[in-house]
Order: sequence, then structure tokens, then C-alpha cells
Amino acid sequence: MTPGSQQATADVAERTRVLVVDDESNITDLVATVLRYEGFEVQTAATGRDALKAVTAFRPALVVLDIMLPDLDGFEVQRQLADNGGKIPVVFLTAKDGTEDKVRGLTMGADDYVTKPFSLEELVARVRAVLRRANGPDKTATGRLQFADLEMDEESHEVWRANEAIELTPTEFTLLRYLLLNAKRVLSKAQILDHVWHYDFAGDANVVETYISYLRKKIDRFDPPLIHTIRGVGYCLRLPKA
Amino acid sequence: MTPGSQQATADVAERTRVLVVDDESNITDLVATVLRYEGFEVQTAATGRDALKAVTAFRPALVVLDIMLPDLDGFEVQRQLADNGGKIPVVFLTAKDGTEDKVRGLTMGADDYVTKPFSLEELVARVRAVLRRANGPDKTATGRLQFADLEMDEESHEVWRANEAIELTPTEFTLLRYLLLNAKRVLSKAQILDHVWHYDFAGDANVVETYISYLRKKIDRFDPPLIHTIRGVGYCLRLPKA
DNA sequence: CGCGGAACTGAGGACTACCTGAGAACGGCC
DNA sequence: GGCCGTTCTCAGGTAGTCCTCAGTTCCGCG
Repeated sequence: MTPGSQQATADVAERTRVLVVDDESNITDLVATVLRYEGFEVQTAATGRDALKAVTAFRPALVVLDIMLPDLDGFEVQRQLADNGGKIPVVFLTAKDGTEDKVRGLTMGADDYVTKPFSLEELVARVRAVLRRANGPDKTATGRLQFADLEMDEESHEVWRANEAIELTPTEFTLLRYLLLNAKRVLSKAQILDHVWHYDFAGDANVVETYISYLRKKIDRFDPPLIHTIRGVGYCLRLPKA
Repeated sequence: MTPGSQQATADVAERTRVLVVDDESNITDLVATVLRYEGFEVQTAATGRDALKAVTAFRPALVVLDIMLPDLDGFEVQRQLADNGGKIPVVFLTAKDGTEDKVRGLTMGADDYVTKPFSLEELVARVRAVLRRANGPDKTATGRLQFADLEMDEESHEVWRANEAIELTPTEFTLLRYLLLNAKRVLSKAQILDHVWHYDFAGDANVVETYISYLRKKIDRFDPPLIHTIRGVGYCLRLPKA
């Protein structure tokens, strides 16, 4: 999550607009904050009706839409959006229960969905992917990240160090992507926890240390080491100082 | 369904136009979305009369046409199309009832039909096949898919691994085609379900696991294995990492 | 040099995703 | 109607993954 990465190359005058719809204000706040930080222009709405009004006024390029809303549900909102002409891509938010199945009809098109509780990294990755698809398949951003001799293909979930393929678990993968997106920047354990782990994670920050350790064993057994500890501050992906 | 596969190599300036006609807007949305994603330029119509108007204005290379329409039925629309000069190939949509037989009689030419509820893979494959036939047999896309020593002939429904013929059931075949069209890309179980299974399928995602298992028994008893599980993400057709 | 806090890492338990065999349900076909 | 192939469900087993915990090491500072 980075101003300065990918998205932020867009000019400031005309940033991509995103509408976030959820009745829980802590969710909209959370999501709005991180998307703004990512360089999007964000508005929020708490009900289906407000969402529809906001769409005509705000003209977002994408809507992050909770299924469970007090008045109209997410599907209904989407249908009314589609009826009013231009189709706006949607990233649905859904609980991990029965509704998950209902949403399933949507992964084929431009749309996608994320199950609560999600991690911010995950949500932002989906938003980016959906926008990429909606703007036509052959745009600039390729979904490939690189730093030094470390490479990551987001689409195929493959990772290489020094041209050697490396197997990562999902959490390791998400953590490494976060580090790559913020290469050369120092990230605190709290930041990492907030972005990579599900937002309702209540455990100890020690998990981060554990997973950094896992990652080091897998990608930093090569020279030079890329993951550096900044004691009392956090971690940083960079080349060792000369 | 893949930008980057087959169709998407066409230049953006002159994409193939397809008209989708159905009175249920969720069907037109579904079909339009997936065809757009496949690189076609799509318009929709909800009635027979609108369809005829759209044909003169939009000049599609193909029409996806529901039999059941509020005003004129699909056959009537097709006949009027034929009368107005140039014959436009049609892919009919039909319910699984008596009309199915009637359509069969009419599809000896360039046309074809798909029974509701269909799978998206199925529909797209038919659309491609009909266009291929209509444009003359000697065009670029051959209807033959290949990855490593795995080969598939879409027309004849034959599959080989290491030059050995393999028998697949229809569902296995469609699943494998979807994997082949998206080789090297990770596909989630939700994506697979959305594309390969009928759009009204309401069951558990476990079917996908079952069918992956079937496929592995048939095509991955050879070395090297091509179908890989990416735990917590999905499945991917690729060569094993070096 | 020694102390205290921070970070590292191995082990292990709980959990979850996935695999697969068995069989029920369905439909086509003789 | 009865047979057969296909599709789908279900449940037990397995292995991968996540997270906790605690002992140890490392680092910075007095």
C-alpha cells in the first residue's frame, strides 16, 4: 500500500474515484483511509439508497459494496446501477456464511468479492485487479513485482529469488507482497499487522516476527539478504548498505 | 476466459461485435460481461424488435439469441435477419424443453444453440466455433489447445497426453479446457465454478475438488504432473518448478 | 562488561483446506 | 423398466498452515 507505487503515478488532478458502502462505520473508515492512502479519491455511504445517490453525484470508477445493508441489499444496489446505464465494477464484501455462495456468480466478469474479515492488502489487491480488468486487459500494470533478484507474479502466485522458484504459504505471500510494494521503506510491526492480517486479528505482534523468520528462511538463504531488521522500529526490504 | 488467449490478440481498434438478446437482464448482463472480457464488443437487446433495430445500427458479426422473447420469438427474428440480406450467424439460447428439438432442426448451417442453464465456458466455446465456421475454415484460430505434452481438439473433443488418447466426460473436458485456456494462471475454485458449471449451480465448491481429482487420475498419471494445487488460492496448470 | 529489552526461532497444538473413495441421484438409451 | 454412464454429495483421512509459547540469542546502552 503505497503512494508512489503503481497507482500513484497517475496525476493528482484526476485520481480514480472509489465509493465505499457499508453500514458499519468502522469498516468504511478503515477502507476509505487505506484507499485514500493508496491514491484514490474516496467517498462513503452507509445505506443502499445513499449509495445510489452517491453514484450519480460522485461518478466513481468502482464501488466497494457490502452485501448486508439496512435497506436494499448489495445485489439490488448493483442491479439498479446496471439499469442506470454504464456498468460500474463492484468489489463485494461478504460474511463467510451462506451469502458467500450467492456472490459466487461474479468472479467471471469485472467484479470480484472479498470475505469478511479481510486484510487490507487483500482488499486493495482486488480493487486494483478489478480496475485493471475493467479498463481493458492490456493496460500498463502487469501484476508483477520485483526488487533486486527477487520477483513475484501476483497472477500465478509464483515467487523467484535468483531465478529459483520458491514456495510460499498464503500468509507468507501476502506479507512478502506488502514488503515488495513498500520496498526501501521501514514498516513497523503494527503496520504490517494492520495490512497483512485480518482486521479482527487480536493476537500478539509476535506473529510478524515468526513470519519474517519463515520468509528469511525461504528467500534470504541467498546472498545478499534483503529483509533487514531495524531494531525498535520495524522491518525493511532493501539491499544491504555497501 | 482470458484476455491474452486467442481472441485478445485481435487489435483493439476493430474488435468483433456481438449482439446479445434476452428479456432477462441478468442473463444479458452475465453473457455481455463475459464476452466483453473475452475481447468482444457487445451490445444487448431485450426484445425481438429492439434486436432487429440493433442489428442494423450495430452490425454485429454474430447474435446470441434467446428463443423466448416477449414479442417476436427467436426464430422469427432470425428469419427477418435472413430476409434483410446478409446472413448473420446465430447462437440460440433455449430452455431444456420442447423447443430444444425445434432448434436442432435449424442449426445445420453456421448456427448453433446452447440450452439454459449453460456454463460460460460452453457458451464462449460455441460463439468462437460459430465465428470460426462463418469466417471460413482457414482462419487463424484452429480450435486446438496445447500445453506441454497435453493436447486438446475442441472440435472433435479429443484429448491426448504424451500422444496417448484419453477419454473425458463432458464436465471433465470443459474443466480441462478452462485450465488450458488459462494455463499458468491460478484459478480459484469460485472462478472455476462460475465458468465451468452451469450458472445456476448452487452446490458446494467441493465438486471442483472431485473433478480435479478425476482429471488428475486421467491425465496426471504421466510425468510430470501438470495440475498443481496452490493451497488456499486455487489450481493452476503448469510445469513443475525446476 | 553486564544488563534489559527486543528479536529470533524451534516445537507443538489447533485448525482448515484438500484429497479421495463410496454411493446416491439423475437422465439417456436400449 | 432396467442398465449404464455421469454428476454430485458426503465423510474420513491427511497434510499443510497458522499461531502460541518459551527458551535463546542478539543488540544497545549504561
